[in-house]
Amino acid sequence: MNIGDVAERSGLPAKTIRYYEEIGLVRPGRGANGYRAFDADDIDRLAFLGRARSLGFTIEECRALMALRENEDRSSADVKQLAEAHLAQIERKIAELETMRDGLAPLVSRCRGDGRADCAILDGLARPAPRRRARHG
Amino acid sequence: MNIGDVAERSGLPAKTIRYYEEIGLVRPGRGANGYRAFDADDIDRLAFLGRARSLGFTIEECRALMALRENEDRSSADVKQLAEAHLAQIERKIAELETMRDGLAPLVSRCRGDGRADCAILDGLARPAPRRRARHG
DNA sequence: CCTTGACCTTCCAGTTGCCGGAAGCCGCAT
DNA sequence: ATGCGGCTTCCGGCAACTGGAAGGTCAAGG
Repeated sequence: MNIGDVAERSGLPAKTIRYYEEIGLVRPGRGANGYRAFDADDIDRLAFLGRARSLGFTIEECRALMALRENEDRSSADVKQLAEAHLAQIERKIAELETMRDGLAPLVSRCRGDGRADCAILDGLARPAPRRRARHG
Repeated sequence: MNIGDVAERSGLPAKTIRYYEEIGLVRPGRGANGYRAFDADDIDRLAFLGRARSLGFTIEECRALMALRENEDRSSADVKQLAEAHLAQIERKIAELETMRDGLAPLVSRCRGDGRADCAILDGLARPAPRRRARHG
């Protein structure tokens, strides 16, 4: 199967598939014309990669997951450890973004957003973020 | 003031400050010895940049914010529009990460994480993510 | 006066995960 | 023969820095 068909089936752009080959995540064969020839296993691997990537695993984590997947002697504990580490990473990122949101949102809501120059957002950025106190009832 | 002191005061690494100069976000003067010489305004700008970056604004957004900040004829509406767009971006990223988390977390909790090869995470990655149904009572 | 060490300078390369585009070959239809 | 779509490789670029090498500067100490 040629790369275009594989791209369509796996949902991954052809460019991405070539890149994955370049970094050794898949090893399709080659036809006499030099075209990549993907078999069912290759497609399977690409689908696996696509799902892992869509869950936010980095390329290197994907590589490790693939290795575990193809190792009969794996322990699910190893897989779980990897996934838990990634999950924790996701949680950290969410927290970081929520911190940003919670820092920015109040400035936005205090900005009048009219034709005047006076602006709560610029003011907020001009000085250190205020310590958050518990809100007065 | 030399870059080291500015770095300490602004909390930005010296490398970052040099980079910001390179891309035109700050324009410190130069001493006779070739060292960058930062004045109070420069430090002010760097602090502003640091806060904007810590709220997740991209460099180009920061550039726009700086321009607005230094333009007396600005409208706060323009600032607010920029900030609201960024806020929406943050919300989208949070949602994306939550989707990842919600996809991965159930796999992790179903994985036994013992010495055996059998693994719910690998199984989950091996097939399309199941459609989420409302949970049965 | 010379050295040492902490600064500072520039420049180059690498990071992550690709995407866009150029130049050129392959295969089929006209 | 010519055109078209698909395939190939290779190069460059994106964001926002970070690390490191090679070398100039400055103040202190012996």
